[in-house]
Amino acid sequence: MLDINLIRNQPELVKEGLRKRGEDPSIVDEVRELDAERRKLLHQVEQLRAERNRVSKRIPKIQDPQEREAKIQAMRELGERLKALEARLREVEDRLWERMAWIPNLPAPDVPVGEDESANVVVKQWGELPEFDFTPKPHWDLGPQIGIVDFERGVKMSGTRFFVLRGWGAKLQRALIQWMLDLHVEKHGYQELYPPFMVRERVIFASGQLPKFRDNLYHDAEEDYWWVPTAEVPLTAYHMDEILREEDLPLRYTAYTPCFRREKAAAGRDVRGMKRLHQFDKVEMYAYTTPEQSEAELQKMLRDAEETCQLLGLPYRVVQLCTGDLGFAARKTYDVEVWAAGVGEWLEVSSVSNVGDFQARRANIRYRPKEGGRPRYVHTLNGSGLGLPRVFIAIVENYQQPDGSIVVPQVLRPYMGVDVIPGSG
RNA sequence: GGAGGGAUGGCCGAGUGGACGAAGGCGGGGGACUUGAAAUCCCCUGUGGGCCUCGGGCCCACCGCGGGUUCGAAUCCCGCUCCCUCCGCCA
Repeated sequence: MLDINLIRNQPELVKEGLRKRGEDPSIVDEVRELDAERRKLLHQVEQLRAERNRVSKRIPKIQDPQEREAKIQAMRELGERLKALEARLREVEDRLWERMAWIPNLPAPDVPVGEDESANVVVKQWGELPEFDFTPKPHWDLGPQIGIVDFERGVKMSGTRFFVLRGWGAKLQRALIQWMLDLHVEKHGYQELYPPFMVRERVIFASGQLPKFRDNLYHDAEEDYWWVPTAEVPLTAYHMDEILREEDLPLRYTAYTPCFRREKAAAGRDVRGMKRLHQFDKVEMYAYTTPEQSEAELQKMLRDAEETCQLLGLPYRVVQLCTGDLGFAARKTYDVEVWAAGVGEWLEVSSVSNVGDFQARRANIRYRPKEGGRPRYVHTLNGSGLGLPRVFIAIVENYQQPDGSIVVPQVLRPYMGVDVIPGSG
């Protein structure tokens, strides 16, 4: 949610931000009109209330019964007028907040301007692309061949975009989750949380998934439960409606959750293999900071994501998203993409974003400054650390050998118990 | 699924129609005392919004949420949500 004061006082700035994103800026005028209407009504309502309060306080002290009755009668009439005005005020306010909820965050000033992903900027590349003296197989061939992935039975049970991991495949995924969590906790300073995977609608709204991305979410038809599309959702809501202490910031959390997405917007895309699934696993990093800390925290979180790739020996590049490609809540985002030799593509395994106070407003998360004074909204940041299926793909494809066996990256060996995943069954 | 209890400020906890934005305590800030600290004592300390003759004053809202009754609601009524306890059921 944007600050209504910003929209009121600097509409051109807000419009410019929306234009850079490729959004229609006319919503700004719409909101400003509603806001003006709301303030006008609010003023009238408050004046009537003030009068009612003033007179009502005096009524019990009036001795003369006639005068008393006259005042009561007058207040009765005032009450009627007030009620009508209040109803109109409520209506305008509802419309105002409904509209506000659809406005995305504004891009940070240093985000490259561009229409879509073609304007994203590769800011860094790390590692050598692996070379093969044979043709490396894509995971959708190699996985079933050596019996670590079973797409057919996944589809049998649940349809397209579902899969089954078997044996070493299942263990590789489990090892990755465990190792990543340990890394973030022991080396990067995050605290591990295990949150609910189903949350209330209010929580989904707080992180900015609703109202705009309703189509991408699974939810219970009978009860108010929504399946999390990312751990970012429960990690945002963890401190919902709280006032934190500045001394405790930054607060860093990491969590493993499955993620559930309907992928309606990507219908028909990436249907082969495990690049895009209705259910996938992810380890997430999350931070709450002061406004002053958030840019440095963004850089730290990006380094943490990068280091995760480095330790796995996966070549990657860092892409800064342009204004047109930013997510709804983000003001600045870096994607980390690893090279997958079998499919011959860079695959996004992490997206690290500074959200500013956008989610904090929705979730009502503030902190009390050290020197005292009024609470301020925190800044929040989120980043994948990392998304599992694509890391799985890159490992399987980059570390494959001619006989179909897969060399296990050093850091995972203690978790796997073997150095090589055998090339048969 | 059944029965009951509850939701008040950063936290705990009083308050059953007007003097309650709300006692008391804790926490926080300032001061006195002290060589320093502790203890003790004194003072201050909710959030959001609006107005003004703006380092001060005034107004409005907020006691889970939404309605209602009333001149007037934290307090009465209705609906909802959430939390807790016990029983049952399932593990």
